[in-house]
Amino acid sequence: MTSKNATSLSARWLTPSELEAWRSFIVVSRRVWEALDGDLAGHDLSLSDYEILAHLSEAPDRMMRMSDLAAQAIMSRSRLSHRITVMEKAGWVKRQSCPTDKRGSFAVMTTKGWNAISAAAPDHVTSIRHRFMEHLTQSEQSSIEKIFKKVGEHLREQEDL
Amino acid sequence: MTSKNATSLSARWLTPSELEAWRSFIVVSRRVWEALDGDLAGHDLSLSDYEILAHLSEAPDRMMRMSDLAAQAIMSRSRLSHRITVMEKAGWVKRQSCPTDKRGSFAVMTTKGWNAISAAAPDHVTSIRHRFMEHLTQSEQSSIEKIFKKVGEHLREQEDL
DNA sequence: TACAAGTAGTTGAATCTTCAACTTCTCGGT
DNA sequence: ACCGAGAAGTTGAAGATTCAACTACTTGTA
Repeated sequence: MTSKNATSLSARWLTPSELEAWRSFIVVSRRVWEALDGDLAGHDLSLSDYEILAHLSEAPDRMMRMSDLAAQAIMSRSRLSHRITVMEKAGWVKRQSCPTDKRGSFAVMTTKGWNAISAAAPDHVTSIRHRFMEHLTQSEQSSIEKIFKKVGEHLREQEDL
Repeated sequence: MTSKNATSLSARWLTPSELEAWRSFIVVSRRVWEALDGDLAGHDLSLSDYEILAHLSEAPDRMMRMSDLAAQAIMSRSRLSHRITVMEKAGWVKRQSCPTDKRGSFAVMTTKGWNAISAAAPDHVTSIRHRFMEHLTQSEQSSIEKIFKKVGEHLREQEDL
């Protein structure tokens, strides 16, 4: 898609420089995701499963309410529920019902789950460095941190277009 | 996962600042993707289908070899092949065999496909602005462009860990 | 306290993606 | 000219994700 005229009544097209910024961002997002996911495959984990376990591992008692976990791991409640079912079969987590809210349930990391993520973590860190961090100067790193934290906050608060 | 000691024999853990940069990057990547995908749903398109069509629309004669298209749209040949089968049923693209390489085939955008992406494009641009661009100052935008172009090049050339 | 509206979580079906196998063809070397 | 390695593309099955519907429960309000 290319626009003949730079502006239109409804939406202003992206300038060449905006388009470059945008494209490079999504290209990198996708490639980084893909690379990290591939790097984790040796540990029988997808990147999003890793993130579920990582959030659980950092939570008090290594347990979290399903909804909170879904929010932190950025996935739908449905998707998390399906993943937890699979991980439960693998023995990495258990479900536990919530005593104070009978609708609720916890995902609880097992020792086996802890072992699984512990085994994967060093390689994963290497992977993050090699695929991403390593290519950033110190100052680029802090730019990224600053910019993305800001954008992230905006995104968290918007739901509709 | 949190490390007790800052360094280990195998892999150096991420510093708090590196971790922040990394996490904010993937959080934003996922939220942006999700938001754009959702914004496109009204046009019966996923973001990755949009990208397939966008690349085709920019190609000479609006046609591309399957492998080139897969590389540009950052997906596996298999996945592209399946998507093209679906889009072909929707009437947006056709397959055409390559005269010079009998193994090869082209994906060719139809008028209907052009109309579909033309209809979606203005909303999509609004979406990109609203979800991402709008939150960046001019100088942040050029930082992103510079940094991600560089990282992208590194990623393109590495295959293994 | 009773009720309507909303929240937490799960489920099954439809759709999408991955993975490995497979066919067909090209290309470089001999 | 032939052979073997590798490239282009597709396929079907297995696994993952989405979507909408559903149950069960909580909360605010009258």
